[in-house]
Parts: sequence; structure tokens; C-alpha cells
Amino acid sequence: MSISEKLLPFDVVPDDRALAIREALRNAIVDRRLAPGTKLSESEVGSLFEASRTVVRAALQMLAFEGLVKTERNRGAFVSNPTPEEAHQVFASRRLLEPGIVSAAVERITDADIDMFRHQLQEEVRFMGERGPSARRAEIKASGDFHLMLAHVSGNVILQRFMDELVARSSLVIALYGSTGVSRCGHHEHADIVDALQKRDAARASALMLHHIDHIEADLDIRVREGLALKDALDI
Amino acid sequence: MSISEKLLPFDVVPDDRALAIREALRNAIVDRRLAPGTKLSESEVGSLFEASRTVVRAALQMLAFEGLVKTERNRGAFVSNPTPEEAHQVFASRRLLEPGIVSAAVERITDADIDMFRHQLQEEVRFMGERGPSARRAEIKASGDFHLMLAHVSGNVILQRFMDELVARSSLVIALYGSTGVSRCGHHEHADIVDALQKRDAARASALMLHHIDHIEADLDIRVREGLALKDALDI
DNA sequence: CGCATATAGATCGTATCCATTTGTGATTCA
DNA sequence: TGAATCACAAATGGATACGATCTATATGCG
Repeated sequence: MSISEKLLPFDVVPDDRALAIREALRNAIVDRRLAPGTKLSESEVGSLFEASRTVVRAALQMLAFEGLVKTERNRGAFVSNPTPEEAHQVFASRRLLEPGIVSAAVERITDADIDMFRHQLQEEVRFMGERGPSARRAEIKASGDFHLMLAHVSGNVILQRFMDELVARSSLVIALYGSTGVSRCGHHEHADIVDALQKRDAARASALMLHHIDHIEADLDIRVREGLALKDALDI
Repeated sequence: MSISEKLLPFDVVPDDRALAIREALRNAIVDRRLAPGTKLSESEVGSLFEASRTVVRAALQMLAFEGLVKTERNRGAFVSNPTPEEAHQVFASRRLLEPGIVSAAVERITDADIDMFRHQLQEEVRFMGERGPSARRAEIKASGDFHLMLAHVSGNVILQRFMDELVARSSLVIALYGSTGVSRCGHHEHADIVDALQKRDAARASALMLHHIDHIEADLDIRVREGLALKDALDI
């Protein structure tokens, strides 16, 4: 909550309204409250948020950039339904970016940042202890925030934005293809990474991050859902 | 020309019109025909392209996402004037991404791709031989296309889009802070990279790419212009 | 039962209007 | 004469209505 505001990808605010709608839709998509394939009608979204189509279109265009929604000409905007191939590309991109981000973060990280990470880890533990879908969504979000915080600490605004997109898409992919056991091992690995950060051990932190991403992707049932994707396409 | 069409960052085309305007403005900005700080009035651009403000706004919003234009609330859109800090972040991002992209490209590159690269190198040589600002712009563009082709070969659409943005911003930065000698050494390094690609030597190709980026950034007069940036801010 | 056509629905693009903000220029006062 | 205040013009941001275009469903015919 407090973190995500500090992690806003854009310093300049073109319009508060569109950004608010974008954030709301983003959260809804990432939290799986909006299922992939769901049609996001401009009029409908506009009436929901009491905004005109102009603002909604700006928000939808932003989401289309991020890959969270796909727009089809004269058909409208739909919640993105990542293919296994796209899912793989998301993690391939993260494998490229995040080790370097971690290395850059080690150079600039302060003790205050470390404290912030520790606090974030406690949040993850808290949601891990709870049951139910809402807790799991909060857990996925907290896990993503960890990676966003790293990008924030790295100090590179561009990489921060790239990670913003990649984490959002990852959350969608995890919600789609994820089994259950991702979280627990994930937290442990987050803690290990923070330990390495605290010791300013860039090499170790990077290696841990790489393995962490490998584990996240390995825990996905991408192959199994290929059949389900077909079924989804049929009943929609 | 023919390449950039194949390298379009979005498979799905939300609206041809806005994309066309975006491309035109992009080229104009990257080619330095539109100087940084230039105001891009919605009405003016709209009348130039014979499009309504709606479409122009979509195009400007896309460009704002890419960092090529900056929008100020109730003031309008302006061609971005990258600060030295932003310029450095662009190259830091490229240093992270491109070696990995090269490695991925080695895995998938075909002999036909190699031929394409050779042909691209000849284009660079051709523009290198010519004089004048238009030839230099074409040279910068051709040099950028080389990197975009690599991202294309890597097969990762996400990385392709990231590179699309980074190359565009790099071209802007080079046009702003560049001295003159970048191009010649750049071409030689491109050729070396292609050689390594042909031998499927991922490690060497990655290392060459890293050095190449280092050289590009080293040849910029970022430090000198820091004072000029202040002067620019004053006389604008 | 399959296919082509026609109609209905929705979206996309344009034009127009209003509100808000910015920047400039004129007026006024010290 | 200089500076500060105020007013007006211009542009953006946002909302709405209308026409054009495309999709999708339904209907009719072979």
C-alpha cells in the first residue's frame, strides 16, 4: 500500500483519474478478480468508475502497453490471457533483468532500505499464515512488491518501469498457471536474498535471485494448462 | 525501412492511425528534426496529420510511455530532453539487457538471419560514406536497427519492446550528447558481433556487445553538457 | 444441414462544448 | 518609472453526441 505509492512508475502525472482507474483495474486483473478474457467495455468501466470514456480509454491504453489487456480492433479491450509462450517470455525477461537489478541495488542500498525489506518480509509471512483466496492474493501482491522494491532501490527509473510491467504480468501468469507451493519457498528465498543484500554480496544475491526466478517458473503448470487454454477459448 | 516494419513492437494493432502518427513523431524525434523541448500541440499535430485530437492524444500518450515526450499537466506534450542522469540510465539498462539478448539470439539465429545482418552492415557502411546531416541521421537509425534486429532474432516479444524503447531513447541521447566518432568504431563492433554470432559464440558476442555499449556511452559528452542543460533551461 | 446475406450491436473516430489552468499583457498604484 | 495585481486569451482535460465501420448473431435459401 504505502510502498506501491512510492513505486509509481511515472513521476509526472498526466491525469490522476486515469491512473486511479489503471491501478484499480491492474489490481483487479492481478488479483484474478477479473478473469482473463473478460471484456472491458469502455462504457461499462466508465460507468463503474463514474468517468467518461475518454479517461477510461487512457487507462485501457496504458494497460494495453503493459500487456495486461489486449485490444482488438473494433472489438474492444479484454483482460490478457497469456499463452504459455508469453508466460515463458515474461520469466525469460526477468531472468535477464533481475540479477542485474540486484547487483545495482547492492551498490546503493542503505540500512534503512534493509529495514524496509525486513518489514516487507514480515508482511509476506503474515499473509502466508492466513488462509483463503484473499490472503493468497495479498501474498502474491506482497511477493511482487518485494521485487518492485528492489528495482526501486536500484535507482534506475527505466528498469523500475520494466519491472513494474514484468511483475504485473508475472502475477497474472502465476494466478493462471500457478500451483500452490510457490509462496512458501518463495518467501525463504526472499529472506536469503535480503541476507545477501545486507552483506553487500552482489554475486550471491544475484545468483539467489536467478534461482528464485527459476523456482517460480518451475512451479508453474504451464504444460497442463495448454489444454485448458483451448477450453477457455471455446466457452468464451 | 523494410526492417522497421517487421520490427513493429505490437502485433495487435489497436488503431492504425495513432500508430502511424506515433511512428512519424518517433522518427522525427529520433532523427532530431524535432528538437528536444519542442511543444507538440494536440491541435497542431492533429491538423498536420489530418486527425482529430483523440487520435493524437493516443499517439502522444504512447510516446510519453516510451519516454520520448514528456507531458506536463495542463501544459501539453514536449519532446523529451533527457538529463544526463536519464541518459546514463538508458545505457545502464541496455548493459543489462543486450548481452542477454545476444546470448538468446545465438540460440535461435539462422543463416538467413546472418545474411540479413550482413546486409544491414552494408547499409551502415553506405550511410557512413555519405556526408551531411541526413546521412548521419540515417546512420544513427541504421545503427539502432541493428540492435532491434538482434532483439527480433531473440524471439522474445517483451524484450523486443523494451529494446524498441531503449534504442529510441538512445538515439535521442546520442543526437543530444553525441560527438562525432561514434559511428565508425560502432560499425566495426557491429561487424565483430555478427562474426561471433555466425560462430555461435555466445560468450564472445555478449562480451563484444557489452564493450560496444560501453564505447557508445563513453563517446558521449555527458559531463560537458551538464552546464549546457542549465543554459538550455534558462533560454527556454 | 450448411452457407450466404442482412440486420443489430458495439466500438472507433470525429466534432463540439464546457471547465480548468496557464501565460501574457494591460492597468493601476506606490 | 517599476512592480504588483487583475483580466483575458489560448490550450489542455474532460464529457457527450453523432456518423462510420466492423463484428456477431439471426434469418433465409439452396
